[in-house]
Amino acid sequence: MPTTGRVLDHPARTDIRLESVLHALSDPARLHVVRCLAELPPGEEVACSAIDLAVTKSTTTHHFRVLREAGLISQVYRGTAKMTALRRADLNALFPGLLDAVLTADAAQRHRAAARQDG
Amino acid sequence: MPTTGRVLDHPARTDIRLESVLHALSDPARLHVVRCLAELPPGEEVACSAIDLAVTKSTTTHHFRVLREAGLISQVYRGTAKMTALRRADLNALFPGLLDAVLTADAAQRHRAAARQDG
DNA sequence: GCCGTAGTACGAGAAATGCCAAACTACGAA
DNA sequence: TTCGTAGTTTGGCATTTCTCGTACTACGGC
Repeated sequence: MPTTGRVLDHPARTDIRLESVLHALSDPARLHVVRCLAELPPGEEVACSAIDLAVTKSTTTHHFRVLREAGLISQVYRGTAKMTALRRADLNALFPGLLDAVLTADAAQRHRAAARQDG
Repeated sequence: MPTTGRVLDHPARTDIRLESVLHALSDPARLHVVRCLAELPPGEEVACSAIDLAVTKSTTTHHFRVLREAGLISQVYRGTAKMTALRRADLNALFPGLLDAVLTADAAQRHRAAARQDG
Protein backbone atom coordinates (compact mmCIF):
# COMPACT_ATOMS: atom_id res chain seq x y z
CA MET A 1 0.00 0.00 0.00
CA PRO A 2 1.64 3.25 -1.17
CA THR A 3 1.30 6.54 0.60
CA THR A 4 -1.25 9.03 -0.67
CA GLY A 5 -0.93 12.67 -1.58
CA ARG A 6 -1.80 14.02 1.83
CA VAL A 7 1.25 15.04 3.83
CA LEU A 8 1.64 15.81 7.51
CA ASP A 9 4.12 18.19 9.09
CA HIS A 10 6.65 16.72 11.46
CA PRO A 11 9.26 18.61 13.45
CA ALA A 12 12.82 17.96 12.30
CA ARG A 13 14.93 16.03 14.77
CA THR A 14 16.72 19.18 15.88
CA ASP A 15 13.42 20.94 16.54
CA ILE A 16 12.21 18.38 19.06
CA ARG A 17 12.01 19.99 22.51
CA LEU A 18 12.38 18.07 25.73
CA GLU A 19 9.62 20.07 27.41
CA SER A 20 7.18 19.22 24.62
CA VAL A 21 8.11 15.56 24.77
CA LEU A 22 7.53 15.45 28.52
CA HIS A 23 4.27 17.30 28.18
CA ALA A 24 3.08 14.93 25.47
CA LEU A 25 3.91 11.96 27.66
CA SER A 26 2.19 13.39 30.72
CA ASP A 27 -1.29 12.55 29.45
CA PRO A 28 -2.46 9.01 30.22
CA ALA A 29 -4.07 8.53 26.83
CA ARG A 30 -0.94 9.61 24.99
CA LEU A 31 1.33 7.59 27.22
CA HIS A 32 -0.87 4.62 26.36
CA VAL A 33 -0.37 5.25 22.66
CA VAL A 34 3.38 5.44 23.08
CA ARG A 35 3.41 2.26 25.12
CA CYS A 36 1.45 0.42 22.43
CA LEU A 37 3.77 1.67 19.70
CA ALA A 38 6.81 0.71 21.74
CA GLU A 39 5.58 -2.85 22.03
CA LEU A 40 5.72 -3.28 18.27
CA PRO A 41 8.87 -4.38 16.47
CA PRO A 42 10.99 -1.28 15.78
CA GLY A 43 9.88 0.51 12.64
CA GLU A 44 6.49 -1.15 12.57
CA GLU A 45 3.49 1.07 11.91
CA VAL A 46 -0.11 0.81 13.03
CA ALA A 47 -3.30 2.63 12.14
CA CYS A 48 -4.69 5.11 14.66
CA SER A 49 -7.75 2.93 14.88
CA ALA A 50 -5.70 -0.04 16.07
CA ILE A 51 -5.09 1.66 19.40
CA ASP A 52 -8.18 1.82 21.53
CA LEU A 53 -8.43 5.08 23.44
CA ALA A 54 -11.92 5.14 25.00
CA VAL A 55 -12.52 8.63 23.63
CA THR A 56 -14.17 9.90 20.47
CA LYS A 57 -12.47 9.99 17.11
CA SER A 58 -11.93 13.73 17.24
CA THR A 59 -10.24 13.49 20.61
CA THR A 60 -8.08 10.69 19.28
CA THR A 61 -7.06 12.89 16.37
CA HIS A 62 -6.14 15.60 18.84
CA HIS A 63 -3.90 13.33 20.94
CA PHE A 64 -2.14 11.93 17.90
CA ARG A 65 -1.49 15.43 16.71
CA VAL A 66 0.03 16.43 20.04
CA LEU A 67 2.32 13.42 19.86
CA ARG A 68 3.29 14.16 16.28
CA GLU A 69 3.93 17.86 16.86
CA ALA A 70 6.07 17.02 19.89
CA GLY A 71 8.15 14.74 17.67
CA LEU A 72 7.29 11.48 19.38
CA ILE A 73 5.61 9.79 16.46
CA SER A 74 5.65 9.92 12.69
CA GLN A 75 2.53 9.48 10.62
CA VAL A 76 1.84 8.83 6.96
CA TYR A 77 -1.36 8.19 5.09
CA ARG A 78 -1.76 4.83 3.38
CA GLY A 79 -5.10 4.45 1.74
CA THR A 80 -7.76 5.52 4.18
CA ALA A 81 -5.55 4.66 7.11
CA LYS A 82 -3.05 6.89 8.84
CA MET A 83 -0.11 4.81 9.92
CA THR A 84 1.80 5.76 13.03
CA ALA A 85 5.24 4.78 14.29
CA LEU A 86 7.43 5.81 17.20
CA ARG A 87 10.37 8.04 16.30
CA ARG A 88 12.72 5.85 18.29
CA ALA A 89 15.88 6.72 16.42
CA ASP A 90 15.34 10.46 16.68
CA LEU A 91 14.42 10.31 20.34
CA ASN A 92 17.32 8.08 21.26
CA ALA A 93 19.72 10.27 19.36
CA LEU A 94 18.51 13.44 21.05
CA PHE A 95 17.73 12.13 24.51
CA PRO A 96 19.56 8.85 25.07
CA GLY A 97 17.75 6.56 27.46
CA LEU A 98 14.82 8.88 28.04
CA LEU A 99 12.20 6.90 26.15
CA ASP A 100 13.30 3.65 27.75
CA ALA A 101 13.29 5.21 31.20
CA VAL A 102 9.75 6.47 30.75
CA LEU A 103 8.53 3.15 29.40
CA THR A 104 10.24 1.26 32.20
CA ALA A 105 8.76 3.65 34.75
CA ASP A 106 5.33 3.20 33.25
CA ALA A 107 5.68 -0.58 33.31
CA ALA A 108 6.81 -0.47 36.93
CA GLN A 109 3.88 1.72 37.90
CA ARG A 110 1.43 -0.61 36.17
CA HIS A 111 3.04 -3.59 37.80
CA ARG A 112 2.61 -2.05 41.24
CA ALA A 113 -1.00 -1.16 40.48
CA ALA A 114 -1.72 -4.72 39.40
CA ALA A 115 -0.09 -6.07 42.56
CA ARG A 116 -2.29 -3.84 44.72
CA GLN A 117 -5.31 -5.04 42.77
CA ASP A 118 -4.53 -8.69 43.42
CA GLY A 119 -4.05 -8.00 47.10
CA MET B 1 18.42 25.86 62.46
CA PRO B 2 15.45 23.70 63.57
CA THR B 3 12.26 23.33 61.62
CA THR B 4 9.28 25.42 62.63
CA GLY B 5 5.71 24.41 63.38
CA ARG B 6 4.41 24.86 59.88
CA VAL B 7 4.09 21.59 58.02
CA LEU B 8 3.61 20.85 54.33
CA ASP B 9 1.84 17.89 52.78
CA HIS B 10 3.90 15.59 50.62
CA PRO B 11 2.67 12.57 48.69
CA ALA B 12 3.90 9.26 50.06
CA ARG B 13 6.35 7.45 47.84
CA THR B 14 3.68 5.05 46.67
CA ASP B 15 1.36 7.89 45.74
CA ILE B 16 3.77 9.46 43.27
CA ARG B 17 2.37 9.19 39.75
CA LEU B 18 4.50 9.05 36.62
CA GLU B 19 2.08 11.28 34.73
CA SER B 20 2.28 13.96 37.41
CA VAL B 21 6.06 13.77 37.47
CA LEU B 22 6.27 14.19 33.71
CA HIS B 23 3.79 17.01 33.77
CA ALA B 24 5.70 18.79 36.52
CA LEU B 25 8.91 18.47 34.52
CA SER B 26 7.34 19.73 31.30
CA ASP B 27 7.42 23.37 32.40
CA PRO B 28 10.73 25.17 31.75
CA ALA B 29 10.70 26.99 35.07
CA ARG B 30 10.12 23.79 37.02
CA LEU B 31 12.69 21.87 35.02
CA HIS B 32 15.12 24.64 35.88
CA VAL B 33 14.38 24.19 39.58
CA VAL B 34 14.94 20.45 39.36
CA ARG B 35 18.18 20.96 37.47
CA CYS B 36 19.46 23.36 40.11
CA LEU B 37 18.54 20.96 42.90
CA ALA B 38 20.18 18.09 41.09
CA GLU B 39 23.44 19.98 40.89
CA LEU B 40 23.68 20.08 44.67
CA PRO B 41 25.28 17.29 46.70
CA PRO B 42 22.60 14.64 47.36
CA GLY B 43 20.44 15.49 50.34
CA GLU B 44 21.42 19.16 50.30
CA GLU B 45 18.63 21.69 50.71
CA VAL B 46 18.27 25.22 49.40
CA ALA B 47 15.82 28.03 50.02
CA CYS B 48 13.28 28.79 47.29
CA SER B 49 14.86 32.21 46.99
CA ALA B 50 18.22 30.69 46.09
CA ILE B 51 16.84 29.62 42.72
CA ASP B 52 16.22 32.51 40.41
CA LEU B 53 13.08 32.08 38.37
CA ALA B 54 12.46 35.42 36.63
CA VAL B 55 8.86 35.41 37.80
CA THR B 56 7.13 36.93 40.81
CA LYS B 57 7.12 35.38 44.25
CA SER B 58 3.57 34.12 43.95
CA THR B 59 4.33 32.38 40.69
CA THR B 60 7.40 30.85 42.28
CA THR B 61 5.26 29.55 45.13
CA HIS B 62 2.93 28.03 42.56
CA HIS B 63 5.69 26.18 40.71
CA PHE B 64 7.24 24.85 43.90
CA ARG B 65 3.86 23.56 44.98
CA VAL B 66 3.35 21.73 41.69
CA LEU B 67 6.75 20.09 42.14
CA ARG B 68 6.01 19.16 45.74
CA GLU B 69 2.54 17.77 45.01
CA ALA B 70 3.94 15.71 42.16
CA GLY B 71 6.46 14.21 44.59
CA LEU B 72 9.58 15.64 42.98
CA ILE B 73 10.75 17.75 45.88
CA SER B 74 10.42 17.85 49.65
CA GLN B 75 10.13 21.08 51.56
CA VAL B 76 10.44 22.05 55.20
CA TYR B 77 10.36 25.41 56.92
CA ARG B 78 13.49 26.51 58.76
CA GLY B 79 13.16 29.95 60.21
CA THR B 80 11.72 32.22 57.55
CA ALA B 81 13.15 30.09 54.82
CA LYS B 82 11.52 27.12 53.14
CA MET B 83 14.16 24.59 52.33
CA THR B 84 13.78 22.40 49.28
CA ALA B 85 15.46 19.16 48.27
CA LEU B 86 15.06 16.69 45.42
CA ARG B 87 13.37 13.42 46.39
CA ARG B 88 16.09 11.45 44.63
CA ALA B 89 15.74 8.27 46.65
CA ASP B 90 11.99 8.05 46.18
CA LEU B 91 12.17 8.82 42.49
CA ASN B 92 14.98 6.37 41.85
CA ALA B 93 13.18 3.67 43.77
CA LEU B 94 9.94 4.16 41.86
CA PHE B 95 11.26 5.04 38.43
CA PRO B 96 14.85 3.85 38.12
CA GLY B 97 16.88 5.97 35.73
CA LEU B 98 14.08 8.37 34.90
CA LEU B 99 15.40 11.41 36.72
CA ASP B 100 18.89 10.90 35.34
CA ALA B 101 17.56 10.43 31.82
CA VAL B 102 15.59 13.68 32.01
CA LEU B 103 18.54 15.59 33.45
CA THR B 104 20.86 14.17 30.84
CA ALA B 105 18.38 15.03 28.11
CA ASP B 106 18.08 18.56 29.44
CA ALA B 107 21.85 18.95 29.57
CA ALA B 108 22.15 17.66 26.01
CA GLN B 109 19.51 20.05 24.77
CA ARG B 110 21.20 22.99 26.48
CA HIS B 111 24.52 21.93 25.08
CA ARG B 112 23.12 21.88 21.55
CA ALA B 113 21.49 25.28 22.07
CA ALA B 114 24.79 26.74 23.25
CA ALA B 115 26.59 25.25 20.25
CA ARG B 116 24.10 26.86 17.88
CA GLN B 117 24.58 30.16 19.68
CA ASP B 118 28.34 30.08 19.27
CA GLY B 119 27.87 29.35 15.59
C1' DG C 1 -20.54 6.92 -9.81
C1' DC C 2 -21.88 5.57 -5.04
C1' DC C 3 -21.11 3.84 -0.53
C1' DG C 4 -18.58 2.77 3.59
C1' DT C 5 -14.62 3.47 6.43
C1' DA C 6 -10.83 6.29 8.44
C1' DG C 7 -9.79 10.27 9.91
C1' DT C 8 -10.20 15.85 9.92
C1' DA C 9 -12.02 20.49 10.86
C1' DC C 10 -14.60 23.43 13.34
C1' DG C 11 -16.94 25.24 17.15
C1' DA C 12 -17.84 25.18 21.84
C1' DG C 13 -17.77 24.30 26.81
C1' DA C 14 -15.35 23.04 31.08
C1' DA C 15 -11.26 22.79 33.40
C1' DA C 16 -6.48 23.57 34.15
C1' DT C 17 -2.45 26.49 33.70
C1' DG C 18 0.69 30.42 34.08
C1' DC C 19 1.07 34.79 35.30
C1' DC C 20 0.63 38.93 38.19
C1' DA C 21 -0.56 42.36 42.08
C1' DA C 22 -1.92 43.28 46.63
C1' DA C 23 -2.70 42.02 51.15
C1' DC C 24 -1.26 38.85 54.38
C1' DT C 25 1.50 35.56 57.86
C1' DA C 26 5.56 33.64 60.20
C1' DC C 27 9.79 34.05 61.71
C1' DG C 28 14.52 36.15 63.20
C1' DA C 29 17.03 40.06 64.56
C1' DA C 30 17.76 44.53 66.41
C1' DT D 1 8.12 45.42 70.14
C1' DT D 2 9.18 46.79 65.89
C1' DC D 3 11.07 45.89 61.53
C1' DG D 4 12.59 43.40 57.53
C1' DT D 5 12.76 39.18 54.95
C1' DA D 6 10.68 34.97 53.04
C1' DG D 7 7.02 33.05 51.48
C1' DT D 8 1.52 32.45 51.19
C1' DT D 9 -3.06 33.47 49.87
C1' DT D 10 -6.51 35.30 47.22
C1' DG D 11 -8.44 36.84 43.21
C1' DG D 12 -8.30 37.89 38.62
C1' DC D 13 -7.02 37.50 33.72
C1' DA D 14 -5.39 35.38 29.37
C1' DT D 15 -4.21 31.22 27.37
C1' DT D 16 -4.10 26.44 26.76
C1' DT D 17 -5.91 21.88 27.25
C1' DC D 18 -9.23 18.14 27.02
C1' DT D 19 -13.33 16.80 25.53
C1' DC D 20 -17.26 16.38 22.65
C1' DG D 21 -20.73 16.54 18.54
C1' DT D 22 -21.57 17.60 13.94
C1' DA D 23 -20.33 18.21 9.46
C1' DC D 24 -16.81 17.30 6.35
C1' DT D 25 -12.92 15.09 3.15
C1' DA D 26 -10.06 11.30 1.19
C1' DC D 27 -9.60 6.99 -0.16
C1' DG D 28 -10.77 1.96 -1.61
C1' DG D 29 -14.13 -1.16 -3.31
C1' DC D 30 -18.40 -2.35 -5.51
